[in-house]
Amino acid sequence: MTAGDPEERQGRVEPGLEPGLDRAILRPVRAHHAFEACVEQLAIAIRLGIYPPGSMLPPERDLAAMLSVSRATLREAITALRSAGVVQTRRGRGGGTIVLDSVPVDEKHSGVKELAGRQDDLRDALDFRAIVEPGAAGLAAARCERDEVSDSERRALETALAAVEDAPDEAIHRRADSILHLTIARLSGSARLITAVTDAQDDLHTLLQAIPVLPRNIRHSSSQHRSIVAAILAGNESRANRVMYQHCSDTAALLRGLLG
Amino acid sequence: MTAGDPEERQGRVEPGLEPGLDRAILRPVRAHHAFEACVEQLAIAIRLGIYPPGSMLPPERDLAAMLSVSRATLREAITALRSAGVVQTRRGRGGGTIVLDSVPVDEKHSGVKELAGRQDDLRDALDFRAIVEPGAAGLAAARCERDEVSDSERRALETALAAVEDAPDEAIHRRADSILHLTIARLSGSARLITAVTDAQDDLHTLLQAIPVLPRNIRHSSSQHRSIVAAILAGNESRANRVMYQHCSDTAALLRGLLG
DNA sequence: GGTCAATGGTTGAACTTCATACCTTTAATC
DNA sequence: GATTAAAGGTATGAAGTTCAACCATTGACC
Repeated sequence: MTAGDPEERQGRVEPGLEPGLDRAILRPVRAHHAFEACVEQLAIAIRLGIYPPGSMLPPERDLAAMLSVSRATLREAITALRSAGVVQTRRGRGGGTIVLDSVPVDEKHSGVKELAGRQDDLRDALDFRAIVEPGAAGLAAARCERDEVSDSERRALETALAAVEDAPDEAIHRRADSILHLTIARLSGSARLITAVTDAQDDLHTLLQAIPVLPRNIRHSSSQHRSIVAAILAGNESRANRVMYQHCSDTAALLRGLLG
Repeated sequence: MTAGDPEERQGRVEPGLEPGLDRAILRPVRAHHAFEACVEQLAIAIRLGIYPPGSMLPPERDLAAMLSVSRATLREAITALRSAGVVQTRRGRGGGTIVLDSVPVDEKHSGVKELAGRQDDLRDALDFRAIVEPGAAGLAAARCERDEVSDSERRALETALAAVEDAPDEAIHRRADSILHLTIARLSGSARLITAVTDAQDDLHTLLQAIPVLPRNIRHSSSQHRSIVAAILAGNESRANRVMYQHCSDTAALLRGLLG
């Protein structure tokens, strides 16, 4: 059956025309246990500032539903976060799980050492980001152009931009930056892009933790943010795309040095 | 903590500056049972031509490892495929699971009706594809330019292109087309892009099943394929990107009509 | 023709996850 | 201050998943 295979053996036939494609395409159906995956997602949401220090996670029953796990499993995850010192829990009405202020940075986990085993993966992450984020910005602009963006969405974008500019310290700045990018992804209206940008931002976070961010870089970045938001709100798709690409490229250039 | 919230209540605080962002970002940790997810992945691999009719799946032990599930779970999946008439299994040395020729098209599942509940999702899929596939083509070209592409990879690309042109019927053409796109994704060297393109191709498959493909469209598509492959092999990143974008846009325009 | 090795088939115990129901605590609320 | 509702805490059995052996079949190989 395989095209032009001369030996008519009846047995195994190489998959298709592309031997090995299956190894590239089939992916683990379950990387972790459910509760580990929950820990990971919550940790990401906290790192990216979706649940900033001082805020409360949704009630366990709601969170479990959002993550499509049972409450028992979610509670295992929260227990893990609690014993890692990331959150605290209070019972009773008005209680809940609160995100602690000083997310323990785990000194061991900061710095370049952490990046060791992931160099190729993180290079990939930077490439991927430079594809999906400009795509998201472009789509968002296109939706603005077609007037599919509500006023509240527009305001959310401006608020997110302002939050980045007003950030008083590096940690808050980093979170506000992520939120801005995620808000843009949300404006794109694409669930797939939101997922892709979330993943990209988390990888970016990993990399940025390894270096101190210079004021000069922040200024450069802020000016690009303003251009991007302006292009989106003006409905200028190609410009939004182009400036976001530049923004991602600049960051990537800065970071690629870390990866040898 | 919430920006400008006047009431200093100690209780729940809205997540961050972006209420509702969490609902957009947290995703189900497990959509299906493990064995269902296996069925799905295998079905996709078969649909996309990674395991074409007449070919054999890898031994159960290998497949289980690739999908990171136990053999017991994988066997449940294969049993499901078998009773759906998609594959057949022979025991003993040289035995294994073979993909049957006539993948039963499930008449109920073809046609426009199937698309009913997924219109927004499939529109999203087309948008997403028009972002990631050009990105993959561009990266592949860049890798060629930097001479990071082996001869065997170059040949694989040419073979995949030839297979599309030589396809004797619609079903084979469709599979060869998917393989070509996946081969390009593989040449990009990015695991994330391979995943993204695989997903996009499967969604595309869903849509294309609903309409008959006209010879005119095939010719148009083939000429674009040639341009794309040429641009990649020549290491012309921006051209590869641009032509692939055009290719995706043209297909999308054709299909968007189906989605109201 | 006999042996062997590669393949699918089977079993059962340990662990994880789920679904459900119910308990306890505590702040709102009246 | 009593009531109530909203949260976290606990318990239990069913279902799903894993793991590790072992069995059965059959073509490949000598």
